[in-house]
Amino acid sequence: MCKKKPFYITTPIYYPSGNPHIGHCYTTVACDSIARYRRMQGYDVMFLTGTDEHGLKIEQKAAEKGVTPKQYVDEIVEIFKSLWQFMNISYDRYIRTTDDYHIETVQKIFKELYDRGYIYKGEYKGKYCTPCESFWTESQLVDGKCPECGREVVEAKEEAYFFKMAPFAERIEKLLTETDFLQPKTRAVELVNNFIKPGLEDLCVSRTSFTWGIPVTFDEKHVVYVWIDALSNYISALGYKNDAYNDFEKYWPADVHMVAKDIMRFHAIVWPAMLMALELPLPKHLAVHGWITFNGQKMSKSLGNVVDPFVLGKRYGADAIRYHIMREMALGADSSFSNEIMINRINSDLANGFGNLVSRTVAMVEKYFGGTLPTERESGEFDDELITAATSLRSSVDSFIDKTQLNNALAEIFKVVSRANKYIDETAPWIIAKDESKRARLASVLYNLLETIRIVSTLLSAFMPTTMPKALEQIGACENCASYENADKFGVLPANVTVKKVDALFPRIDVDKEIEELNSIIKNNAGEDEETKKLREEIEGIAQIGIDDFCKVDLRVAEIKACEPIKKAKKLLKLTVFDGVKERTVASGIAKFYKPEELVGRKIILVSNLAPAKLCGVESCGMILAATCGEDVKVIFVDDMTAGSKIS
RNA sequence: CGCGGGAUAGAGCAGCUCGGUAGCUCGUCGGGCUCAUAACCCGAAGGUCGUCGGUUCAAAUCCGGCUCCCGCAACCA
Repeated sequence: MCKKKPFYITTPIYYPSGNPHIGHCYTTVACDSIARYRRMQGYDVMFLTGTDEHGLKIEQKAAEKGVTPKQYVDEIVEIFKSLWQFMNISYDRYIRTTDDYHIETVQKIFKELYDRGYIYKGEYKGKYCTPCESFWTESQLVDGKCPECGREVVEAKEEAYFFKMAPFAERIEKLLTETDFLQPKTRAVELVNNFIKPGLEDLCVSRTSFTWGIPVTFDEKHVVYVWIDALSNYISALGYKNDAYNDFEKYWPADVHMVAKDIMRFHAIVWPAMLMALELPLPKHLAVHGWITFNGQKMSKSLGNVVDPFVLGKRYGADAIRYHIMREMALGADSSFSNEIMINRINSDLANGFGNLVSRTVAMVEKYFGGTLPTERESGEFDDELITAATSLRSSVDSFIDKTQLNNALAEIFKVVSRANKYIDETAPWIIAKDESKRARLASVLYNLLETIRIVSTLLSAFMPTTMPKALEQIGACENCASYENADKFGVLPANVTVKKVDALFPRIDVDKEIEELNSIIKNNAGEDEETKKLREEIEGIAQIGIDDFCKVDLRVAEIKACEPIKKAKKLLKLTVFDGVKERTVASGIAKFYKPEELVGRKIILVSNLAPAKLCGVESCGMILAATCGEDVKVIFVDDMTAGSKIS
């Protein structure tokens, strides 16, 4: 008896601080399709997904709602799971970082790393942005606020444990540059230059500032901070250092970790380092994909409704959404998403291409033969070309799956769909049908088409698991006929196959009408237009201050005496301004919007008592006021005032 | 001179490793067909391959300069 080869694939574990959106679907659907394809190929697949449920942000969100963190995440996890059910995600295991066995594993790993001398106690100082769960150094802050989300940061200094990264730098560099670990490999250079060459910094792996996390066993005021907690899921889920499962030997190392580019760094550097420290084998591949951009912009919460996968799936079917996501997805690059692109893709590939092919073929079998083909055959022109295209398809799809290039795999499949549609025109069955003496030829043509559909549907069933069985049923394929084994063979369907026409597999969508309706859904959901909503949320989100707080800020009119770009900076201009008493230097991030010469002689509003800071080597004393209008930035000019005037 | 990636038909992309008639998908226009989900098939229009220069018999492809875009990093006081 030969044992099936194991295949282990993972999605990241998602952070349930809000509802899942199309971006989560992206990674998960891709993994699901690979998992299904591998199962079909006969691998013993372990497909893991889950949620990363600890951290301050969850703790706070729960407090806002007046529930415990666990209650809070339980609720959202249910939504994630129902989305996966809805999208037909065939995960084998769902890990939650709040699961007991995971906690046990993390604690043991932490202790082991400590015992091995890779974790040491130190002190963390910096500014912390709660929503982003990120520490920032002073120099990273923007206007004293989080450079990522623009919100307030808090001063934080705490005792913390650190994980030593330096011992692994060299091995990681080799892993990235000399192996095919990273897909696409082009990103390796970026990682090496930005993080490894400058010297890897030790990683902060514990926190005392919140409690919603896994306690450090030997130092109880600490909880394990995100990385060791989250990344360990890939092995704790297999039963590493716990008794819940016993699959570690079988499935580790993972065949594919699929992640989006924002967490590539942690999977490409931190995770290998952790595994090296534990002396465990490294995963075989890290597949990094881009983000879904919406109408060319990065996805934002205010657009969330539009790309709510539930809404789209209900309208067009989960399979159509799955198809679109994977067809557009390329490793490396971002892929744009818009309702229009999606609908056009569904129409042209699924409705016009595949769906219509099945429809017309089955209709002809019914029309000319009452649904059951006679067994006489007569081969003819064009047959060979179609048969070759169909039977060679499996191996080309295989090779793209091996490279995690689902978009290309689908492109190959749809080439064959096109070829089949063309074959119908070439052979013109409706003309053959008029000649009673050519019944055998007609039967052959239709049989060839059914066989092609069989192969295509079989290979597509990993990608569109709901619809393909329906297609196979229509062409009278039994379960065995529709196996991977048979997907490179021709002549598998019984010669006297019986078809059954049912409803359209992928109904054609009226583009204009749908776009209009989707837009009205957005409007109804929003109740106000997106920009207003965003603005309102932003303004409401700002804490009130008292008059005495405001009085701390000293605003003065100042005249720009000189202005020049700062060499090392892209965005900064160095301004020399006269504040009524003396001249001082101010750096301002307006280089993109103003030329130095058009500023000289003008008067602006200066925050005069701002503490000096050094920017790109320039000492900046103060700050000038400017409004941000969308992408544009406009300095506020007060040319008819006298320099030195106080503004209040 | 921080690190990388990119600029190819209206849109989105391939081709560049290993120089030799510029290709795909969608869209547009024209034709064909009537089995089919107003679907399908064929054809056409549309590109000085960002720019300038170099190597070469020959450059989208190799080399160098420049411009603009996008990531990451940094610095939008």
